[in-house]
Amino acid sequence: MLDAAAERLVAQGYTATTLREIAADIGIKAGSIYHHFESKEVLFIEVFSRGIEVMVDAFVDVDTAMNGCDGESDRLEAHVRAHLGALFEHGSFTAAHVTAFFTAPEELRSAIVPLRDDYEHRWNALLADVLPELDSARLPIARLFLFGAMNTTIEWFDLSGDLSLDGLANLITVQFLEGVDALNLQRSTR
Amino acid sequence: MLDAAAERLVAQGYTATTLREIAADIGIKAGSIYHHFESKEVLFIEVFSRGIEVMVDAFVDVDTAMNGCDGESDRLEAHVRAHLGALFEHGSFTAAHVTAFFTAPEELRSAIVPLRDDYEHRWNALLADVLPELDSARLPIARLFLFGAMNTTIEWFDLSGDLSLDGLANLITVQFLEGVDALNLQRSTR
DNA sequence: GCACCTACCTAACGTTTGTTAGGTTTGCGA
DNA sequence: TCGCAAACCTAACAAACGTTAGGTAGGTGC
Repeated sequence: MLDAAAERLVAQGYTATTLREIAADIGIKAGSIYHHFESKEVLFIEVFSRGIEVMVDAFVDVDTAMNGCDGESDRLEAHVRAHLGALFEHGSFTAAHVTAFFTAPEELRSAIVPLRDDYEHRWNALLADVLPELDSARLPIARLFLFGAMNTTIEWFDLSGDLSLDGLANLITVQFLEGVDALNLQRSTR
Repeated sequence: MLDAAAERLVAQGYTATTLREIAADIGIKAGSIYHHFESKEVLFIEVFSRGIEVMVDAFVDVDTAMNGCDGESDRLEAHVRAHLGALFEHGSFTAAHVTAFFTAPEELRSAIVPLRDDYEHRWNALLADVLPELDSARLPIARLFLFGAMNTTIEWFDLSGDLSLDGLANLITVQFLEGVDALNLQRSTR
């Protein structure tokens, strides 16, 4: 049921997604939803919370898997890969944050913002490690550039196309660190 | 009236924006809208069309103002500046494409997509000029990276802050061409 | 002064929405 | 076998939506 809600949310946005549609998707009636959630808003708060949960879990997994042993650029690439994995490989919960978060009412958003902030802080700390020579005032801007590149992929990237998620993560990381010209020199990404 | 519609569209999305709200914003009643537009859908088609119009006009203006005389990276930066100007300095029409386009019904979107394609083709041609050594297969991806960086600025950039639009355009261009490390070397952007 | 057009209002229509109260089914534990 | 609670349904509610038909005020041209 949360899966169905997340999928509709990504495809149609908050207001256009009706409880009757979600109920029909899983073979029940709209009124029955209220046995599990006390309102539409609470239901979608849970959806967005799980989206953050997936992202944070993926982030923490990378941090524990490679504790200081590899190079910094490999570490960044692994985190980019984890973020893209959360976007494309774990249902629609994370994708909802990119496409539908700003279509939700403000009361819902303000309940989720602290969770998003936590995730952003982890990235700020990561970038401070990977780019120690970068002016700290430019660091949030650099993170937003990187998020822009990663998150807009859901508008065009196709998992079944020629480019794999590993290849995409590599392209984004290289472009971010070294600029667009470095794209040509990259290993033949699949 | 189109201004009011665009502003609501950016803030709330398509479905959540009601004709009664738009009417109230400009001091008329909802039914009166139908004297100017035959439906809600047609009204917002006009809003999105103007958004593209603003972008294309800004793009063409740059192309005619600097016809081959300046360096290629300056030319790219001027176009980035023009795109950001369309986002922040010409009402909410262009911003609506970033925040609300995917909240609109599919019939509306398919009427606008050709206009968007035209704008994207102009950017593809520009990038092919500026980056002649780049593999043409990577060119659309590079454009999407750049669009991601430019368009996500509406979620955080503040016109009244310390960073000017000129400075932002410079940061984005440098980051795009040379990578994140080059951000430090940039002229003190205001 | 008459006709006419543009811009707007009033008042309602049918539909859909989130939500609720009360009843029914299902399955498990004692 | 009985009881009970979780899961679901039915049927309706008030509110809000896009939309429409018919009417009104103000200005313009003849």
